[in-house]
Amino acid sequence: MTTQRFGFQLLTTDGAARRGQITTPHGVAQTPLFMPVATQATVKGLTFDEVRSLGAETVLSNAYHLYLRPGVERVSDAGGLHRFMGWSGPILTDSGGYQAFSMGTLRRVNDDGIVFRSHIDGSEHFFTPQSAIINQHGIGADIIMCFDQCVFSAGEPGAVKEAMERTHRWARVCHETHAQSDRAGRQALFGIVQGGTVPDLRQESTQYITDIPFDGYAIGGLAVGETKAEMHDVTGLVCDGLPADRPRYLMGVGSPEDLVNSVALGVDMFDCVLPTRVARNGALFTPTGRINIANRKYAEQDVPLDETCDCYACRNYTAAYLRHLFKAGEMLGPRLASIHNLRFILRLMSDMRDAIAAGRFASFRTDFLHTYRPTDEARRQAQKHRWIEERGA
RNA sequence: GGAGGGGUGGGUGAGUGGUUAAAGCCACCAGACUGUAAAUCUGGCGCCCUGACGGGCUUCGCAGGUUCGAAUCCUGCCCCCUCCA
Repeated sequence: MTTQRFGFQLLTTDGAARRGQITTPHGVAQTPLFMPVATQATVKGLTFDEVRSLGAETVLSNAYHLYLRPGVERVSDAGGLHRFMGWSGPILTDSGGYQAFSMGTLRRVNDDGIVFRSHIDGSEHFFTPQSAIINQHGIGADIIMCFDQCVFSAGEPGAVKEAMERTHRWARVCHETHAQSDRAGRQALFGIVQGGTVPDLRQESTQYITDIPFDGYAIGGLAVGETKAEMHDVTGLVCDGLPADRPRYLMGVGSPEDLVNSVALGVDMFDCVLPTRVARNGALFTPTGRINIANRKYAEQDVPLDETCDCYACRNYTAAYLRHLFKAGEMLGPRLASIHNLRFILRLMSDMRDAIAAGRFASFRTDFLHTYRPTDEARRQAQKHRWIEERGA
């Protein structure tokens, strides 16, 4: 194990797209990168050997969930999260701020922090910006996140502003707490920009957060209900205001089309449960779009789902077999699907890195978006957006 | 031979005079899922017309009957199950 400090190196740019690498005490990772999500210290259904072999260099875990179970002290006593879960590469932990959004009725927010009622046993827990940082110190990830308040991005402007301002105050506390600890050199701390879909707020937030010398900057509060167009616009706006010499992390994104579009705007890091969650429910990514493997039409397809895919599932099994596993409720189905989807995403990231390095990212993006068909829902939204734009113009 | 119970939509199984094209579950057919309270959730599922609202037609073993109206009541028939001989 090295004693390497955190660092980010921008290698090349191609338009707004960036090719770089992050350096951490647990190794180097190439950007743009995608972090598979291991919320409860596991990428659901997979071993970390598998995760690594799929091309993942960094994974994300969640301080809130680990705090509840098995407990920060337990992880710490076990030698830190790397040892506990058996992943020797870089790890990023989310602070638990997102859970304030996703846990709906189980939490109460005030200016000092967030009161959570455990979804496991109903017990109450108070998270503050200080405690969120200290918890993440105990867990020991290479990159830790500020405690922020995520809200429905296109929600009430008043609520969005309030959450943003709270996030700003908390960001200062997080930074101070971290800077004063002995962890500052070993763990990187990222700040998080909020502000919903309101351009003024996003600009204000970008300004505020980048005034604090974080190791990297994240865009939070997106992909939580707003339209794709809004998400894209906000990402671009924020990226324009972020310093070039720090990594940029778009939290919780995303789908193949979102990844390609966001890299085009200058994002370096992503994480998303989508590939694995959707996989467990039978949705698989292919170069021509997302499909539901349980559909009748795959029953007799005795060929791999994606001939161009080098994943274990596509090299060894047919689409008809995958469908069978899902129809039969066999756990190998979700496992193979997770392997496939993660490989698809990680290969996409790798392809994007190559394209940027070769200075042909724009055409790569055009080609990809031309052949990749997102979900019906996403297409409907895109069509509506185009229609509104044409009318407005 | 005697006594009792039962036959409902692809399966299971409610319903015992109208609000029932008929609950629920399963199967089947689709859709969704973006810092994981998710191997979850939603919709459809007799036939025909409709984008939808809605409308029409045919259904509860078979055949008759009672009734304004029946899966539900009556009669006959067919079949199945349990117990006794």
